[in-house]
Amino acid sequence: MQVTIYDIAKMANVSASTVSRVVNGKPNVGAKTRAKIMKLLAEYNYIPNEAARGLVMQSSHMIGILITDIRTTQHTDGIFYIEQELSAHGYSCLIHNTGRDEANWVKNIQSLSQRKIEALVLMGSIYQSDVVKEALQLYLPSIPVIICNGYLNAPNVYGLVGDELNGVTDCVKLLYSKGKKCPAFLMNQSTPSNEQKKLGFETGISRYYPEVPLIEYESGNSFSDINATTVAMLEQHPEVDGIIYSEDVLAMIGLRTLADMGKRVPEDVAVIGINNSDYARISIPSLTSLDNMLYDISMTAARNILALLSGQRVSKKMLICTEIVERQST
Amino acid sequence: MQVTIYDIAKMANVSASTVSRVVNGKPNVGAKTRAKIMKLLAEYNYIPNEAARGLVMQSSHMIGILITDIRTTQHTDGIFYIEQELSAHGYSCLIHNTGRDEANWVKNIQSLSQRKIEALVLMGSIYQSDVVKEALQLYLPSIPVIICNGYLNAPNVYGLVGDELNGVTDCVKLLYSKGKKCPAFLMNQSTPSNEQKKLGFETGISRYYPEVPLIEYESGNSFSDINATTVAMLEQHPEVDGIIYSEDVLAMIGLRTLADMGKRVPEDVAVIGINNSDYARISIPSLTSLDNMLYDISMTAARNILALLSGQRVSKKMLICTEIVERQST
DNA sequence: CTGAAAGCGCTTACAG
DNA sequence: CTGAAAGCGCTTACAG
Repeated sequence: MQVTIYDIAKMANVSASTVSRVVNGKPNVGAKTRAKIMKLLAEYNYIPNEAARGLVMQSSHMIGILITDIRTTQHTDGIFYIEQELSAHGYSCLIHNTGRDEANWVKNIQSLSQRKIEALVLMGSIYQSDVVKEALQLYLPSIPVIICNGYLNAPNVYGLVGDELNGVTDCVKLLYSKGKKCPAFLMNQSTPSNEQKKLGFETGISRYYPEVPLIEYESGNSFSDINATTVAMLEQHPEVDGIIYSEDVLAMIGLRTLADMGKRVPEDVAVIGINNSDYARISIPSLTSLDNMLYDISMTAARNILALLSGQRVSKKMLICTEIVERQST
Repeated sequence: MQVTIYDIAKMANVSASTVSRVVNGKPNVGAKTRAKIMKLLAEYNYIPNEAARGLVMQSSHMIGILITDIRTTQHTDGIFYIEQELSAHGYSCLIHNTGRDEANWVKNIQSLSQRKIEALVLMGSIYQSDVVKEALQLYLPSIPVIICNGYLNAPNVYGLVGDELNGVTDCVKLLYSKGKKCPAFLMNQSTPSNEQKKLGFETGISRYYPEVPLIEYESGNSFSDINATTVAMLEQHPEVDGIIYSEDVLAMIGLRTLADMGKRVPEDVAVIGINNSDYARISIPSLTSLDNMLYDISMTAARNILALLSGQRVSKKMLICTEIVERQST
């Protein structure tokens, strides 16, 4: 079916070795021989088989990316930069949606191991788990692994995390400086990243609102969940006048809910999101958001992979500063 | 470095053939032999090398996905469903961001051809181009290719398109039924899909507003572009009281712009988006949007690939009906 | 400058 | 039930 190096060799009356040399632009081929082979190569649209090449070269030129759900914007941005950078260096990306079920993560790590990926990127703090650590040890013990917004203590794992803890503490401080009396925190599912944010909130409260009790809620990911949780929070704590949501998307749904409840933002209730996504700027009112530097994290991840792949040293763990982008909602 | 079938064979005092049979769960292996090998396999965390396997089996179990920019939500949704469905059947997805430069598309098609992908998915009508057609003919003439929201007349290409033309005509009709006097159309870059929408708009105008001139604008993709174009449109045509944007994201930026201009939506200006994305529901006011059934298209694409891969017949071109979801902005 | 041979890790008839 | 051999498409010392 496909044209191989042998087919070309036969037509050119040379050996496969010679064709291989031409295909790979190696020296030690006579000028006319080379020309003849080049012509044939072009004529038959010869394309080398990467699997065969990878087998002998012991390199797949593929890297794996694991993400729970590719539809989550924040991580998509990261994947974009990583794919961009790596494909420019001849790598292809195998991107797997793993979902939130740990058993499935192991399967995905195995599957990527079968394909002999040369590096692995884990998008999101959620992968900061013992199950992953163990699976990596078993199936990918020797390739570089990078976690975006997380960390795992293993010899071949490199972590890049945004300083969300201090960032959220600063958000509380911002509410304080705006004269708010009672801030609350609402997050979706518990991930290491969200726990950091929560800790940051608690630190902020104890620092700026020592007399105010902790008001913390957790909700699912759906529109209706977030909406309902926001309503419940304000019914149980009508004194709340500032809400920090664990992600911009939640905050935007919160804005929607507040509007439906007739609350003015930021006068009655100030709102802060996290991620500083594109939508923060578009929303009405525009959304004050903690930029957790996912962009920087991804760029750095891409660079680090390339560095590791070429044998250079890279920090095992990097903490990247976050910063608040103020807009209309505070 | 890695454990091979030969290593296991040596330890078990059997041949590689036998190990292979055990690995693949094939019959004709003695019970104790099988048990012994199984034990070894588990003990050494043996994982077969897919490249080697693929080489002899002539199958990579990989499919390729081309997308201009993985950050565009509409297509991310599609990729999610496709990856989901295919990975459940043992396939991995090579996802490449191609950008909007045609020369780069050819490179990506070549690169996927090298990896012997077994099917290709093109996300977006933008790939409905002669350059792609030619590249496919040269480098991937025999594997199934599916275009989401587009079509190409070639033997191995299958198209799935939403009926955006009639959908947009219906949007014009909706504005008419709401008593609007002067609808306008604003799109970002010209793609086959956007041209269909434009045509639909023109059909709608000629049908419901025979006396109103065509007001059509084109803008870039950036926030500021869309904002500026909306402002320009309303300055040049203050009579506009309904705007159909070619995508929800544009419409949301439009809402933002209108709010800044002090226009009430929908009283002064009604707004309609296209895609019926999650954000249409969240935005304030919530956005009326034409659902172009990208979800259905992706689901169908995934199913069709699987069908084609198992040798079944699939329609060359399918048109899927679109429908308007009315919300507050009209 | 060129080719024969071995080998990458695997599978599958074919013998026994 | 088991193994030797050939082959998937390629690369790379090693001879010449």
